[in-house]
Amino acid sequence: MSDKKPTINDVARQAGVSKRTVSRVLNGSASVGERTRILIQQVIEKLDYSPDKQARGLASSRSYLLGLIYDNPDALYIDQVQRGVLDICTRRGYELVVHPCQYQSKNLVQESLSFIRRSRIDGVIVLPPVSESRELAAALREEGCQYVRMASVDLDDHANIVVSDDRAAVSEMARYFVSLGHQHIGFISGPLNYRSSTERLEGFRDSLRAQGLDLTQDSIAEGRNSYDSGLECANRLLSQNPRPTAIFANNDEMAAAVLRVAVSMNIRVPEQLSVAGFDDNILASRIIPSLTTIQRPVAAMATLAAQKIIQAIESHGNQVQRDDFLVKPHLIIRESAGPYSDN
Amino acid sequence: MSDKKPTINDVARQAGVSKRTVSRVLNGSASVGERTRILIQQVIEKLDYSPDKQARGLASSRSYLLGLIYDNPDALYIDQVQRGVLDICTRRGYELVVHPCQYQSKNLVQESLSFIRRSRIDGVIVLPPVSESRELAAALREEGCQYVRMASVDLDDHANIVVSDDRAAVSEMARYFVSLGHQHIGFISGPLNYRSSTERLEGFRDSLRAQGLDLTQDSIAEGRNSYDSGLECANRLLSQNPRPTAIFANNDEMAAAVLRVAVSMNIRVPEQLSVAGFDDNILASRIIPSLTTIQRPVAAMATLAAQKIIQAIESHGNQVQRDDFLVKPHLIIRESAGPYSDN
DNA sequence: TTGTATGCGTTATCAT
DNA sequence: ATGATAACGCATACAA
Repeated sequence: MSDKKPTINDVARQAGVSKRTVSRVLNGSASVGERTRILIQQVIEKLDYSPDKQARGLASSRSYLLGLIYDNPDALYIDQVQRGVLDICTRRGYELVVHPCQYQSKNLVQESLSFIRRSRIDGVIVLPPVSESRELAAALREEGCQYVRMASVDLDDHANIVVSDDRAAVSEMARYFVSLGHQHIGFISGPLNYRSSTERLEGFRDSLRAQGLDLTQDSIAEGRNSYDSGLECANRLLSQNPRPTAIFANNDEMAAAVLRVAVSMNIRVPEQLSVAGFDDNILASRIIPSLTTIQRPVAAMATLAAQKIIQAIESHGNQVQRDDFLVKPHLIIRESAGPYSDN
Repeated sequence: MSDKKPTINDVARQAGVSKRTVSRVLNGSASVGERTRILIQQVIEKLDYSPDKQARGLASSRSYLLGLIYDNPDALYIDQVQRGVLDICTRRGYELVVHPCQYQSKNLVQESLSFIRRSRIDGVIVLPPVSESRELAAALREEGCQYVRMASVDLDDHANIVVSDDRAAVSEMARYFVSLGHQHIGFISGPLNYRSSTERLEGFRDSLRAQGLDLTQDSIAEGRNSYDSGLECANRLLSQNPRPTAIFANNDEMAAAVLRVAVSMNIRVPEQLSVAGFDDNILASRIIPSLTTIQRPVAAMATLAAQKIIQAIESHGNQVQRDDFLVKPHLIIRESAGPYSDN
């Protein structure tokens, strides 16, 4: 059963041509006779031949490996990205190598370069918040490694980034809150040294202002995107008098923390307090009350990123598609937000 | 800046030896003079040389790539496994290539082999429920590809498997339920064609029986491990009269569904109904009431699997460690279960 | 203990 | 349009 894996030589021999010609059809060279091309393809099919990536890479100094660099602990997000990327790259002949890292580490750049070099990774997709690192992007460029960043802000050449329009999304949320009648709104932000955090904070604030409402400094609590930090922030916000009638959190984890604190303080949601999050992770639809939130088209972003990076790798410096880089998240309305109605 | 990456030849030249000798120290051969070894290592360090995986693999027909095959949609689980595996394999010079698949697909085996062949994957770690596939394991063995299965049942040579003792864990849960005073207990199982499901069902039932209680056929509902199926099962179980005072679900997703149904039926948890799940996924600690559940030491299982597979790859057929293959999950007590106390 | 020569499966440089 | 042949960077029989 263990027929050795067929090589390009086997194909060449059975087709009665030289391996160079087989190589030509493999790489889609134009200068191959129509009938020989067909013949060779038949032999390839018959032998179930596929070129060896190692040898191919050794000769062409490529690996057919894509890397995924990330730190963000939201597992659902990562899983969706992986599947989205694989959906594209498998059919284009690439594999995906994962590389969790630590955004805050001082060795981030060095560590990432080491990862890329030791396997000759052809290109990497970088997830937030690591994607916000200016240094890493610069190092990648210098290394000659193709990359695509996924982010919430437009901070690179459009060939190298896929961004979700978080500003528009939180703006929609702000309008929704106001439409429900809320005037005193609390905001739990992410770490303010993350661009994604400031972008959402500003977007939300600007939208409120446009509707004649103010997001005062008192109504803003800076979290760390973790559940625990969400508890702290919620406690602070809900201890105020008067307290906000609605709270928007930078992610679902922290929104879930708000729900928890509300329960402990005997505040009914959504009657006495509206809550909303960001991400639409698994928590959002399962928790009780279910969470009104914002959903990014993660899989779409991932496939787009994969397409971009493969295109960049294979176009080898020629012009690439730059228009298609922006996706729009949308509001998911569930149970945790509603009009204030304290009967 | 772009000094070309140094090769084994560069090292050999600067050290004034042949590449064969350099190769020897790279692979830890014993027969190398002490001073030459040291000299060579110094040169390697100085040049920041590391052997090229592609070339190395081409010559030795290995890839230094590990594969991760899975279908299970619990993202948290997958993420934990990835990090656990990487923790080991990166430092041993391997990379991890991910491969989501469809357990139910008729092409599972063929598809997996294709994955392995096209990148010459050295070994794969297979996650449940795919790990239960007898056919896949057989195909892997025949292909000569090393593998380690992660499972809930001991269904392979101990060199090829890491199992969590789910039976012991659910047994502990059953005892806990009984200790709380429950007599009428419901059970929402996973698909009964999964060994993990039957194992947990039997373990739970046996433990109840040992305590003089019966798990009647009426008290068992077969779910599909999904939230929606959990809703259906919970509805059925809770519509019975008298209804169970406690329900154990095969995973947290379905347990969360029970909580949802309880709310809709105005049943208070845990006062009127105790609920428990399995997995301790992110949901479990965030949902209100938080979920009593069972936690598997996933990261530990993953590192163990990684160690086993690398050992198998590098021992090339020699004896390998077989003792260490079993891990013990443990009970996590939270809010969703307690004594019945309908005041 | 060390070195020489060959092969791994491709791509790429030349011819023809 | 097609074909010899040399890289690519390393491991490994086989010598010495």
